[in-house]
Amino acid sequence: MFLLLMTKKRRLRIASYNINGINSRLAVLTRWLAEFQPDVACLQELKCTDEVFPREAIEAAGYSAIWHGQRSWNGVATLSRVGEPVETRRALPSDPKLEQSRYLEAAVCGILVGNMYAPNGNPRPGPKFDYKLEWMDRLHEHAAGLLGSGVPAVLIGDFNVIPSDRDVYKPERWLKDALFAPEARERYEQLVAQGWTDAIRHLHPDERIYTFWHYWRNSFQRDAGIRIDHALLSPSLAKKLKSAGVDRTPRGWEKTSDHAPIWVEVEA
DNA sequence: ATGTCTGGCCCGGCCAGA
Repeated sequence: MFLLLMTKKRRLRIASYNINGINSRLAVLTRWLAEFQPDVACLQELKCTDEVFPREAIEAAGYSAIWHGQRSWNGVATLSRVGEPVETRRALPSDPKLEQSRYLEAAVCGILVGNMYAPNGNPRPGPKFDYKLEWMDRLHEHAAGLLGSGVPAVLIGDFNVIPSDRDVYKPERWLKDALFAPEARERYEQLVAQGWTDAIRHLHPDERIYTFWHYWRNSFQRDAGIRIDHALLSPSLAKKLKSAGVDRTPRGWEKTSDHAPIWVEVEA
């Protein structure tokens, strides 16, 4: 019995949640942390400056955190209840718009966690779409370096890319959208092809899986969604993948985000 | 085509971004 306990491997639950305004969703966030109990939680779209990040509420929930905010838009934070995240970088190398808070990388429990919020890119064509593609090119370069280093790593967050027809309720409605643009989908495909494992799709190859539903026209009730939040695992971490999915529960709450959290469980 | 939210501006509805 003693031996059994000693050799029992524990699981680490790493989640990602585009919270769409951390201060206006604080009740949703703390409820989700309490109910879902992620060990690591990567948040995107904080929409707050560093000064007004709700550190006390996060700590009261049992998490230590690092964050990179920005006025009005973007913003990423990495929360952990399994040791303080050790920050390794707070932007992609050579991001063409460094003032945008879109990437926060940290070591937690021996895993390198890249928390990302890729540009939306609409309207297409235009400068915002150009920036989306440039940003994805920078991500591609950086991700290749991570794989080359051999470190167990996960790239997790809002990629703002619908990878395939299976990931959208009506593909024909999204043909002109930056999230479903061939140029963006190609880049996502090429990124995965470096050797990353799209954890949720890998474990659920045939399911319709969505992570985002518009607020309007009862999209969530009709399940008219898209899959744009992803978790990519490096080969060494993919070997330890046990389960992965989308937690749709908080999407049904009052005053909630338009995204649902995603999660992976790996053997620690 | 529509639709719904948030934050900013600077105090009451608009605008941009998503």
